Amino acid sequence: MLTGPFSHRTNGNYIHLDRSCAPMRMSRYFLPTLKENPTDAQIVSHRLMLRAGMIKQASSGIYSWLPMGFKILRKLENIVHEEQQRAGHNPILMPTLQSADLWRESGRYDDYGEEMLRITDRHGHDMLYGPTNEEQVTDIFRSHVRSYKDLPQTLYQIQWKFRDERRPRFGVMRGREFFMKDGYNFDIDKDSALHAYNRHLVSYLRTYERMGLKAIPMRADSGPIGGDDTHEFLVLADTGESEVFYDTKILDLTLGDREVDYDNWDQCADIMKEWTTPYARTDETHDEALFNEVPEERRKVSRGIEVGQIFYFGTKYSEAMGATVTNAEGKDVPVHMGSHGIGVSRLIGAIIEASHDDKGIIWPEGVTPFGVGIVNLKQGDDEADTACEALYKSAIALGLDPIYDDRNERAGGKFATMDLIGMPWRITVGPRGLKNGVVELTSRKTGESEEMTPEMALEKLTKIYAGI
RNA sequence: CGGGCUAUAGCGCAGUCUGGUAGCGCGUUCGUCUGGGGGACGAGAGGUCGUAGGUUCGAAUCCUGCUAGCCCGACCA
Repeated sequence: MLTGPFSHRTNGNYIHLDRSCAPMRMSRYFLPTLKENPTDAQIVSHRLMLRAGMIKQASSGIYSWLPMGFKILRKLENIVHEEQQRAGHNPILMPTLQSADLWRESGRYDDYGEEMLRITDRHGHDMLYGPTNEEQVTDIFRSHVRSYKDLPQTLYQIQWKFRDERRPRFGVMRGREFFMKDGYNFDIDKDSALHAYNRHLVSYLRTYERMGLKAIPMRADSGPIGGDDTHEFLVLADTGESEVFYDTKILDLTLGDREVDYDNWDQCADIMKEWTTPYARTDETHDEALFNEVPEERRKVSRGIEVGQIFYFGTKYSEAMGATVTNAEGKDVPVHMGSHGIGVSRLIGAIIEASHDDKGIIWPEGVTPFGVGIVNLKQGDDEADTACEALYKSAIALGLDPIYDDRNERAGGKFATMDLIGMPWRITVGPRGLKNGVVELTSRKTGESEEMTPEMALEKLTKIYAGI
């Protein structure tokens, strides 16, 4: 029952990955916050992740995830799982270490270059730490699927990847080891594969929206494949690595609560059209003449963080690796494929870049590690302690996933910590209010406080989270 | 991979130019006072100065090699 405020979203296929999601007393929580900015961290999300005790750098571009960082990572992972499964995609888990032989089949073992971390095992076999998984998933597919009747099919995983970047930077935004959802569709022909492409676009829009992010699909560089068959999802932020050009009209679009039938080709195509009609491109594909057709007051140039990408690449891997099915005419044909990625660990950085102030992080309610922070202003005072304990227990029972600051700290320190770690809501309990039977409910975003009874505060929070 | 920079206490820094046995702030421990936005006072713990070698009576400081990390650029979820 206590799976957190978002359990109502779960469907039959929901995978429980939320063992790290548990309410917590601050006195027992491993939350090593820092008052000062570490020098190595240059951008705000990296600084705040270190200051909020979410991560610890292990080596360049490689991080350990401490309890709160880990909890958010799991939360994002859950959202991605839920939305993928809602779209009818199958979760799998492939190993991080792959055999070089598969990559020799596709020809990418030699093409990939220095970014691929190559390892030799004790038998002298060439292995690699996977930077992506087209070969591995194609091998799984070809081993088991023979008939067009088993199509369409989409397999995805959320797994660690490694790319030996020349220059890791910006904390988890551009690490060498990163946590990523990668999905692969297998279809009988191009039309069906393009529906898979549209279906992914819709599921991604929904995923980002749940995370409180405005991620804009932008036509991206399709490389050697050509055509319109790849889009990147960009979150606008000054610290973004890509320059982006867009029609501000696209910012008004939301998917909202509309019912989506992921098997409905027309509906997915319509949504795809809705989001890709307003001009939105990265510098890779930017077309100045086309951009100038947008009314001047709606033309905007800024920077963005890439948090996902979808591709259609046809039969590139299926032909190279012999992934064929028998079609209705009894003929063996290579399957049409696409791949789709969401940078889960990078998303945490992107969310912070998009949502913070000078006091710290401001978590959107959809991803916050805890639903509410309870601050006891006078630890050790019988009345305050009793009220806080009761509030904490009620909040747990309501699935609000609270964090209770029961440390023997001064009020200022407790407030500063709650602000730094980004609790979207705070309930402040002190002797002054308790005399009148009230506590204070404060919004992190607006800073506005309201006095009310503890019951009313919990009721209000329950309503807020029910709408997420 | 080209260019720049850094390495001294858990974190942020000073000391290096001009060699003489290591200091400040935050944090941390103990005590007292305090108690609605990182409080005050007092007492303490904590560093063989990234690493290996060299010069010297003596090296955090001068010289050489190595390692690690950060920033700008080119490349990428």
